[in-house]
Amino acid sequence: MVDAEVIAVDTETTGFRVKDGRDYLMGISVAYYLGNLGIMSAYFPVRHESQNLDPSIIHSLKPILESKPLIFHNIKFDLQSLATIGIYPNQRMFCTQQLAHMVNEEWFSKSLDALAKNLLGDKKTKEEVEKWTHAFGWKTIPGDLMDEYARHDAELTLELFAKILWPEARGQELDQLWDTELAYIRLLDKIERRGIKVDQEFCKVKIDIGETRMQDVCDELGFTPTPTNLAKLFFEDLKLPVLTLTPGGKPCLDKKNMEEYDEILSHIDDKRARLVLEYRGWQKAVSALYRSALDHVSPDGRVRPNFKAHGTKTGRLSCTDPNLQQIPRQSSNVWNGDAKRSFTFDEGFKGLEFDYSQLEFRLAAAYGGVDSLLEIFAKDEDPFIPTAIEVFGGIEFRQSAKTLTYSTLYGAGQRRISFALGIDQSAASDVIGRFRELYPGIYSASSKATKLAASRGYVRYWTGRRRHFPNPEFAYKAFNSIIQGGAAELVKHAMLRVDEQICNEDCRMVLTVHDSIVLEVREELADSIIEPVKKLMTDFPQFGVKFSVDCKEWGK
DNA sequence: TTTTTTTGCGCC
DNA sequence: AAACGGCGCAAAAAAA
Repeated sequence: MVDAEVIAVDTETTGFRVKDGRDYLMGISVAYYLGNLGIMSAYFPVRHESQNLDPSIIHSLKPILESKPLIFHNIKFDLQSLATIGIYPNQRMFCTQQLAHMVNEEWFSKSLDALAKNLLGDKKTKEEVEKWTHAFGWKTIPGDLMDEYARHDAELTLELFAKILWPEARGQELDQLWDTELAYIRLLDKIERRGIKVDQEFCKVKIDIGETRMQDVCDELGFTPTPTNLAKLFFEDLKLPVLTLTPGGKPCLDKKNMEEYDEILSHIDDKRARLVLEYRGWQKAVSALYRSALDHVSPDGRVRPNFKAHGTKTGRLSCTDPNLQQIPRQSSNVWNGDAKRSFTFDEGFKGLEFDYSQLEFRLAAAYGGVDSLLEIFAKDEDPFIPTAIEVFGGIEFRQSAKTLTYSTLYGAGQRRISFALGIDQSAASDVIGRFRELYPGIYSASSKATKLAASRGYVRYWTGRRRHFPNPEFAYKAFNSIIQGGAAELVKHAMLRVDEQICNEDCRMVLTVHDSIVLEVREELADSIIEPVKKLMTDFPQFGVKFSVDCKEWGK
């Protein structure tokens, strides 16, 4: 290993809860090329229930694993598990999972098995190890029986990197993005390990209130409002009209239609549709939020979600276990309007949420070179007013203007816009035409992106990252990708700056949600960091548009 | 009984 | 000419 240029490393653990130590590393496999000896590999079982190597092997491995260039598949997880035995690599490293995503975000699966099968033609099955894990249980399998399986995974990681992914990344000029990408994943690792504190009492109270209310609603309705039961009441007993159909061809009973049914039923003083909406609101909040928060909380009272940097086509983050990117925003809803209070901060700290204003719209204005919009953004005026006046005929149509703007940036056509604005298709077509006349630059930037995506098969973001369109039929999504993905890249750079220049033990990054960053800051420090953070987040002069960031206290 | 698909809904 | 973009989770329904 000492003579190897680069070493592929894979770790085996007792389970997936390594961030809080409830699971831990059982063994390390390595693979590397050694001159004309070809590929070498080994497995070091250290914390199996039996058949371990002498524990001193960890001390021999530590200096090597903390200095040699390493390759992982899903580096964040392996670094977290290596930490459970006191190994903390901090040198140049690579991750085949992230590289696979950069090289082609369209690949269906980024699992090691799938990539090895598709890119290396690997045919090895897991039958052997599955036999042993079935016989012993994963956590109690003797170390020597894991040897072959573990070594194979390290070998695959090495070959994927050396034969396919790194050469391909260089070919696409993505290799120069890698250092930033690694720094970003390491920042996500830090955020995850820190976690965010859960107000468990608050969640429990909400669950109690919600369950009581849901039971009361069921009693009042005389049934549980499942889609089947609801369809029976609406269409068999009450003979209500079917508004729209689900993709499966059944009457659609989603929130929008339920609001409509509530309106119809209100004329005969029937509150049952409203009750169903309240039931669903509570059900969603209790199960996906309050109970989920308690289910995922570590013994120290914090949740440590999984941020995936390879989770989306555009390069945004995704988040699981729990998904902290879908915490309901502040509202007057009794069931979820104060949901942000589920997450709280250490004694003496407070949460500050830094949100970009109209980040994607500003990028669209920049790419489109729309001077009138650039001027409005420079002065931090309301960017939807011109559309409200010029397209809809008055300032009172601001909400419609906003809907039209974002729908268009998202690639909506006249059918979708007529639906969103509640107007017929010819009116929608009219409105779209006037919007194009108002901002021709945005329209031309968009069609340029579409053409490029269709002819060349990909577009590039401002960082050089690529978004591929193997099927020209979907090239219309290209402009949205440039905007959405470009925003994600911008936020990534902002996060790295804030982490490097602001964050420390008294100011910790705990969460990010697409266009916002949440810091847990010592109270007496809070006022002093607000302006520096805003400055770092908005300082991207190369776009020629002014960016704007608001700061508010979490959940307020 | 177990697994997969559908439906519905939270976020930006 | 026309196409809303990107996610994850849970309960219910359908399929195996």
